[in-house]
Amino acid sequence: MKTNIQKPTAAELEILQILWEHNPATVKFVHEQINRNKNVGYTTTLKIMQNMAAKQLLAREQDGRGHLYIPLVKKEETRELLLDKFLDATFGGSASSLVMQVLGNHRTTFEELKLIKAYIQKLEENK
Amino acid sequence: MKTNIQKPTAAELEILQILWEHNPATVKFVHEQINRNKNVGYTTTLKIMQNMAAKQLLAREQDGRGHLYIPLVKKEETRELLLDKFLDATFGGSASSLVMQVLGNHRTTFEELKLIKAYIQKLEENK
DNA sequence: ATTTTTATACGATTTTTTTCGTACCCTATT
DNA sequence: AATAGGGTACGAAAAAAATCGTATAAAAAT
Repeated sequence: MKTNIQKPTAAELEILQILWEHNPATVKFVHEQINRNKNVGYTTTLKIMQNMAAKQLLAREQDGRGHLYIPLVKKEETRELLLDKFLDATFGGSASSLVMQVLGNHRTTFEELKLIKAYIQKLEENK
Repeated sequence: MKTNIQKPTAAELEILQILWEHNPATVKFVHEQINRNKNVGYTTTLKIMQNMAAKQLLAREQDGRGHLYIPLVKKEETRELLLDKFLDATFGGSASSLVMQVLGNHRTTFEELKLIKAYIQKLEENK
C-alpha cells in the first residue's frame, strides 16, 4: 500500500524535519524552532502548516484551545521521493555520480566507508 | 579562485544539463531536447536562456543570425552546490544517510554498485 | 520582389511559493 | 463586565519561477 505523497516545498520540508523529530507539536513550537535560524512571522509558519494540513501532509487534532500537528508522510518515504527527483534533476539519474560526489567532497571516514561497503555487499547478496 | 555560482532553478538546471553534454548549443537544439520529455513553447526556453545569460549562468555568441549558448558554470561545481543544499535540507546534513538511501533505492543498478565499489577502493588506497 | 521561415526581443500573464496583516474567538485575569 | 493574551482563520500581497503572445528582423525560398 503506497502512501500518496506530494512533493513538499522547501518551507514545508523544513517543518516536516521538525515534526519528524518532535511529534506531535504545536505551531508555536515549530515556529520557535524555525526562528532559531531565520526570522519569519508566526502567521507565516501557521499558514504553511495549515496549507500542509489541507494537502494532507499533516494532520491536526484539537489540544485545548490550540492544535497539535502530526506529520502524515514518513521521513523515509519523503526522503526517497525527494532524492529520486534530485537524482534525476541534478545527476541525470546516475546514482553512482551522486555517491561519488558525496564521498569525494565530504571526507568520509574509514569507518563510514566500511559501513557503506558492507551495505553494498549485503545488497549484492540479496540480488 | 572560486567561481561565483548562483543556484539555478529547476528549469535552468535542465538547460544546464543539456549544455554540459552539448556545448555550445542553439536555443533550438536545447528546446528540442526539452520537448522530448515535456511540452513547452519555444519562447519559454528562449526566455529562460536569456535570463540565464543575464544572470551569468550562460554566455552567448553570435552564430549567423542566431546565437550559440555556452554554460559559464561548471558541472561539478554546480552539482556540488546543489548537493550541499539538498543534503542539508533533506538529510539534515548527514552524507552517510544520503548514501545509504541511494544505495537502498531500487533504482540503483548493479553496474552502478560496481562503479561505487571501485571508487571506494580507490579512496581507501589513497588514505 | 514577395512570401515564408527562422530566430530573437520584449512585455505580460500565469502559477507557485512565501509572507504577513487584520479580524476574530476563546479563556484567564482584573 | 471589561480587558488582555494566546491562538486561529482568512484573505491578500509580495516574491519567485515559468509560460507564452505578439511584434520584429533577417535570411532563404519562391
